[in-house]
Amino acid sequence: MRLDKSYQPKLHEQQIYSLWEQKHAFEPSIEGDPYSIVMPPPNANANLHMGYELTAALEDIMARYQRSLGRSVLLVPGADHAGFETQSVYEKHLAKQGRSRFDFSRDSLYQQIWDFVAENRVGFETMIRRMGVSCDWSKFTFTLDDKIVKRAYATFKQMWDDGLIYRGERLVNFCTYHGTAFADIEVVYKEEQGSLWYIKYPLVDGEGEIVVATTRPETMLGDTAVAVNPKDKRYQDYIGKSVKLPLTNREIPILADEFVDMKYATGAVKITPAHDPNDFEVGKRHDLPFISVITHEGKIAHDVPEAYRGLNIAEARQKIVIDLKGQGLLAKTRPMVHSVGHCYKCGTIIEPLLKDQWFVNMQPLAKEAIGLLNSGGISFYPESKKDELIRYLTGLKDWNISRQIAWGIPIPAFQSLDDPEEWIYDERVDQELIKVDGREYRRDPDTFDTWFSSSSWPYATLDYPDGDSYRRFYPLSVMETGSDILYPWVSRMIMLGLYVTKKPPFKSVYLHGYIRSEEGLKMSKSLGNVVDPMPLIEEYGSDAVRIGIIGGQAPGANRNFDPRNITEARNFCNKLWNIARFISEKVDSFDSEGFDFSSDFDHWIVGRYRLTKNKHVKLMNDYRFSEAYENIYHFIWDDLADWYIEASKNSPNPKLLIGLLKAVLVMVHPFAPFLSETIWQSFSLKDESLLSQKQLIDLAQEDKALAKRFSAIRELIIEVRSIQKLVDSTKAKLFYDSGESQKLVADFATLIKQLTKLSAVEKSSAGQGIAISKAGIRCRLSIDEKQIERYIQRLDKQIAEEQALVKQLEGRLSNEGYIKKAPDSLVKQSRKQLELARDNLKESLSKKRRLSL
RNA sequence: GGGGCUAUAGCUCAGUCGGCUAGAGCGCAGCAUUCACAUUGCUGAGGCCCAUGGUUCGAGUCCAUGUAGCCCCACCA
Repeated sequence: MRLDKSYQPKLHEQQIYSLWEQKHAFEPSIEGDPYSIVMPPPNANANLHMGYELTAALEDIMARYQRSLGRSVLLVPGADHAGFETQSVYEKHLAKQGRSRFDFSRDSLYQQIWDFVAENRVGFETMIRRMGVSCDWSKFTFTLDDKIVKRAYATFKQMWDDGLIYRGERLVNFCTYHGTAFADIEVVYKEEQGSLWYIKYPLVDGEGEIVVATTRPETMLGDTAVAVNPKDKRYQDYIGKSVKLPLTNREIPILADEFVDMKYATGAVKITPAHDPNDFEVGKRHDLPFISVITHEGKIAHDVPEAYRGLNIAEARQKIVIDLKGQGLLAKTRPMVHSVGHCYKCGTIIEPLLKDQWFVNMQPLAKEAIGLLNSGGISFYPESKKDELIRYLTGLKDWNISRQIAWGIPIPAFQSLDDPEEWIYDERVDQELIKVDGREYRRDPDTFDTWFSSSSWPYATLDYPDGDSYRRFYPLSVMETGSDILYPWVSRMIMLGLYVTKKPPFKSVYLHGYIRSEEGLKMSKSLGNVVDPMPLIEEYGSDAVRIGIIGGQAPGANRNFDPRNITEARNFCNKLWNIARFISEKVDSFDSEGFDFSSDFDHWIVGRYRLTKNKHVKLMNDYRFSEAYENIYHFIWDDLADWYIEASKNSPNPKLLIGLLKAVLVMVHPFAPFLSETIWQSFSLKDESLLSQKQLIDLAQEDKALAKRFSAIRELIIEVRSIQKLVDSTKAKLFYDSGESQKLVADFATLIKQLTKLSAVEKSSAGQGIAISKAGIRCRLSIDEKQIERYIQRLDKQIAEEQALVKQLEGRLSNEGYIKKAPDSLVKQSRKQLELARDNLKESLSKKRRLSL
């Protein structure tokens, strides 16, 4: 068991992961209380980014910690088909070959993308392994797996039967390049320079005209009304009259509607119900005709004057403006900046177009969810996200679940060829036409919004309703995911979970913020500031990247990526490695059974360990991972390495060294799984892995009085070092006299000499040197008289601080309110503090007096 | 326009139920060096906890207002 001089993650990580897999160590144990997490599925077709590293790290930390408490842990991995994302990647791939998706049938396109994704999925699974995620690969689920599709169908059917599903013609955000609708959330708005055109609409009877303003003159071909505010005095006479729509000669009414802003432009608005969300609402209120003048291909439609048919939008706009000008109907043109919706993928301007879509009536579902949240049925980390979610659910609108893309789950609905109003539910989606009772039906060409199927993720992955996993592990212990998908995903999992399983899908929700770039910007491909975790894992090791990314990360808060955290974590890993290396040179067996205390520092370190372990459990149970890591870090580095190991060098206690190492490895394992297991394996003679350790290690109870002796020596050493530095003295000697505390110094003379580099630690009653006292120890330090002035300066500073403290405590204790209202224990504590502060001050003052003589 | 988050050391961030003489890592200054580790050790400097009010015996922490930055939603004829 020889260890290299420094920890080389590359030499061990992959081997260690294979070992775990060979031992089936990631499968839930038979015994133990169940603990379950289903991982949010990342895009199977893209490289995993830093955000997923964070997810993976947090969930794996939770899983490994719970295993170390003896629970039966299920961590389910998965991958997302990422509908539209993946389809557009594939389209780019096709474009390189000079082809497009329109060259293929929907079914053939689906098959091609399936194969394309299957190839890339291998690399994706490798990445999760490199991250060290201890997930049960036998439960791996893809969002297009049969059980997920079946579940989506069952849910759709249930909703259909319950009357929660309806079909409606609505305006959708349509990308004419991709040929699909988007959710509101997916549209990116950009400020753009445009124009506001003022157009005269002549009245039908009598003289005059009404002037409307628009940024989109081409949509006027679809106008079916002009609206003014009912309170607008300027237009009272116009309400109820009609105008002749220029260029088309259609007659359309002037109507009154509250939505019109009198102050904006002319206060008269052209209404195009088929191409504007507000106008759509007005159209419905006033029962106006809906005339679509823009097609799904982004061209002008056929039922408009011949001159404009088939033009694209820009051409039509130009021609219409010219024609209006020619007829003297263009009152004026003003430049203006307005925000325009774009496809987040290709940048094409999003057109609001009418489309028949499937909707889910969200009111009943949201109500249930709100009730659950209000009753505290799910705990949130951070807690504030719960109220945020309740607010969101309260204002929730109906959900459009239709998407016009091939790469998704086909909607199992068929339309009658005879009666377009008649729709039936049927799962034979592999056929375009089906026959039922002698009537023919055509398949809905649309697919589900991916959030629809992924909302069933917590139970569909566990084989609801009959699977063993479902019975044992549902509801999930925790749902850990990014706070950015609180609305689209977490909310829907809760609503559908309640609807389908009648239970909340998880007991708690842990939301992490996102990792921003070093400059504090959002990481995105277009900015080119995305950090790929793989090269970092390659260079620093998987554990270091994991620790570096969770370090200082509180739940819900966004944080800038800071590579220094990873370097720090790498150094820590190396530190632990070298502790193990030191221990490996002092021991010849991994057996720590029945160790004996043989020194005061043995007692001290065991006491420190107990404190650390108790704090560890508390912090981990509260999901305070970053603090839990710091707790272990300081125990290992400050207590174990800097003091215990140093003190051990003279007289090592092999069994305790091993006992401590084992205990530390179990505790640190969730944070540094590869490193801890590598060390464990290099020591262990038995055929077992660290990962399957069932509990945190307890060490025998120390003697507190003996531990305190070492504590005192430790403080003395720190004080001596500090004075030595201050006075620049390397050749000083430490003198002690007879007495109880002096015996302590005598016992540790060798260690003190080693750790302070004093030239001697000896007994003397001559009284030479300056007096120092620390933690009840009194002794004297010989320092160069010429440098004593510097020591006095430090004393002065110390005295000033001590005086300030005494004054503060005196003030506090002379405050009647404090004595009366603060808890007794606190007041007692303050009294003690004051007593101590006074003693210290007295000591310092007398010290100074003697030195000044 | 509506909502949210953040503001603490030069930098990146912790700070639970209000008890703080405010912490960590990095960075900085100085010193050390065969013997587990330079991915090291030791010592140190460095803070009006954004501002102003309030609640309280007591506020970095709770409340109000403001300022600055980030984000989300809605609207933009």
